Amino acid sequence: MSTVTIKDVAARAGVSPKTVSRVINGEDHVRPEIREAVQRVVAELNYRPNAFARSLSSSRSYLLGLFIDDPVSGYAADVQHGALLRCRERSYHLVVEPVELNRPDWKDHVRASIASLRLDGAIIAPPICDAAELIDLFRESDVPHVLIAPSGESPDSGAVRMDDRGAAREMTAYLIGLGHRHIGLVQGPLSHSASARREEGFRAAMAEAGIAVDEDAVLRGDFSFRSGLERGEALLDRTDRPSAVFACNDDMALGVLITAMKLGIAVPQSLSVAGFDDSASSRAAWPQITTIRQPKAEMAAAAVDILVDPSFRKKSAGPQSRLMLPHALVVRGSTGAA
Amino acid sequence: MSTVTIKDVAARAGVSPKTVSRVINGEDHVRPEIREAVQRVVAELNYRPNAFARSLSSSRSYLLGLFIDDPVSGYAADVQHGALLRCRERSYHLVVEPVELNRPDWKDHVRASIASLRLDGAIIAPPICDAAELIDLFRESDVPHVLIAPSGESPDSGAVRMDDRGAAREMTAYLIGLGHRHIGLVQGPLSHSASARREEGFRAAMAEAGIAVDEDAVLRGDFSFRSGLERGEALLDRTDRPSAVFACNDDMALGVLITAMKLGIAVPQSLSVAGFDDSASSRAAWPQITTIRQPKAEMAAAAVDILVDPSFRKKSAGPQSRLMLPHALVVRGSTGAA
DNA sequence: ATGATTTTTGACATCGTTGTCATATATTGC
DNA sequence: GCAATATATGACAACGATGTCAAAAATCAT
Repeated sequence: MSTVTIKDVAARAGVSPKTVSRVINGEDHVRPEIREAVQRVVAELNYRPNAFARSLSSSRSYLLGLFIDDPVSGYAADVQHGALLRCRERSYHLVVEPVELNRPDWKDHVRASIASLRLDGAIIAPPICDAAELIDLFRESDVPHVLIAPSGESPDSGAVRMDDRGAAREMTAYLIGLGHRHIGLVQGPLSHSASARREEGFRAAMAEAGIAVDEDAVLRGDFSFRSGLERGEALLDRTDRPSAVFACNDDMALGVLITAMKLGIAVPQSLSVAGFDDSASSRAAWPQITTIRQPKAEMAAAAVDILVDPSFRKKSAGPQSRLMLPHALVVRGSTGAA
Repeated sequence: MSTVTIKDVAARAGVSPKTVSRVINGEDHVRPEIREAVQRVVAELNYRPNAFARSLSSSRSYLLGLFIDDPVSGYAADVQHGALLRCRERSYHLVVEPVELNRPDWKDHVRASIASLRLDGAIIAPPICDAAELIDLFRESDVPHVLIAPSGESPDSGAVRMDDRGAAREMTAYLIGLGHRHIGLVQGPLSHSASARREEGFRAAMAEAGIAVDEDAVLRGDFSFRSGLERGEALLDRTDRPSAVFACNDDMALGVLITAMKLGIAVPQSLSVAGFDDSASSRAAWPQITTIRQPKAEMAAAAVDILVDPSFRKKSAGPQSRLMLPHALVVRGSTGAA
């Protein structure tokens, strides 16, 4: 099964390679009958354009890079999957590039990808979407890039986000609505800008309800299951424990939930636990965890759309490259009346 | 920051592009002083070869494909990460291609990747590594490929595996050693060939110990947490329940564990639960789950090594392209004396 | 029917690298 | 010191597509 080139197709269809190229790329100025004939030959010969030749010749690589901190996390998997499927629909390919900011050579790796792969665009996932030094690398080399859930605005960058603050506010309001007054918070790590936004939402809802936050019941975790276990123990293993705990992601919420079980605290009867993300961990427990559905795959898909859109590639960052996607409160068994 | 080409380097170093190419690719026949001079210029100009031009010219793409069924699973993430890191070390890139065998157009997608990306090699993850039709696609187009944990041998394919049967046997023997006689098994799905091997190991260990298997306590799951919950309930919510349950992966083991908690069965005092994989779920519970550490990332890394190795690319599938990597029994809190 | 205009088509150069092969230079043996 | 050999180097043509631009064909207006 040797390789079929555009010349083979052209010869067989009795036209020039350039005409075949036009048909392949859906360009104008081809007579319908010729277009059809070429398409028939393409199908017959099962011709696929060589991506490298195409990229070398045009200036497009049909390659998008997904830059991500920890590709093993469930979050990353969802983002990647969303991007992957949309890329396929758009006939793009996705190259996943892990970025470890604590390694001294991370910049080299990123530069190498940019330069040698000639990426058509980059998707930058949290938390590294807030690393200015990283963003600058893309800006310097004029690579269109979209940030997923970044903290701020960046003039040359697209952004796709959800309303972390609003979602956390909703969740907190929901807990308050259930009658809870003493609510603990397990914060996310400072390295993730979403942590701060979620905390803000929490405090806003508490303030709106006129409830003072018990600062002793606000503890910082690092988004890991283990930290949920530990903070959960600190929060629950005492006499004046809160009646509800809001953890800023599901892994930590799961930790809190497991801790409650260890301590013999009935959920949701004696304690409500809420998480954030709607990740697999929120379903990997009993009762299942009430959480916020975060549109991870959708954000990634939207990022692909923005990057592929020719208008974004020219004039940097119009308003259509700043998206806010909707979230949803998912009520499950881990929360109940106070 | 415009693009630096090999000509720029050549001009500045006072040599021909071809010589620069030799230096870049570490070929012989370059005088040490010239080599050094070129390297200096490369560093100065921060030159990176254009991957497309290189691929077009040589016949190598420096691209490996990872073909995977469900890229969202934790298993996939580990495999991908292992492959990714090793690819980077070897200056290769990894393209992840989801393959959904239940979609009618899956073959087209795979063919398109092979043909248009000119992959230097493919890594095929379970369970699709057992899909003969898929393997044939690679064989037909002469793309070197390595299967991860396949069921059988395939003449032209490399393979990296672990001893699923042996590991399951060890785990079962361990449970028997703890004094358990009545052991339940939650099988994996028939679609994964590993399921059968693990079941075999279980039965072998039972037979060796002269214990009859209670066939009513052998239930098939589908590797999902939910199926673990359901099978757990079927297994535990009855008077003659087993004193230990071996689930063929961690997600299901977690389901069994959670079910035990719901039913008020103390683990490990009244019930031992064992899993398989050493995935995140095995640690996302209390007690943590005793399991088999499966060298997922290592298998993927080994697959990359095999594919990149020039000898494999020529003569197909020597013995060094058939690897068996070691596993380990990880004893944690979910198992105890009967 | 004729020239003016528009649409289609193809020749050819080009993208940035590497393979091939001929040539230039260094090394060896005698 | 001079062949004979080995080693270094570069000229040039690929690789397989697309961009540019000029030529050819079709359409239109009169």
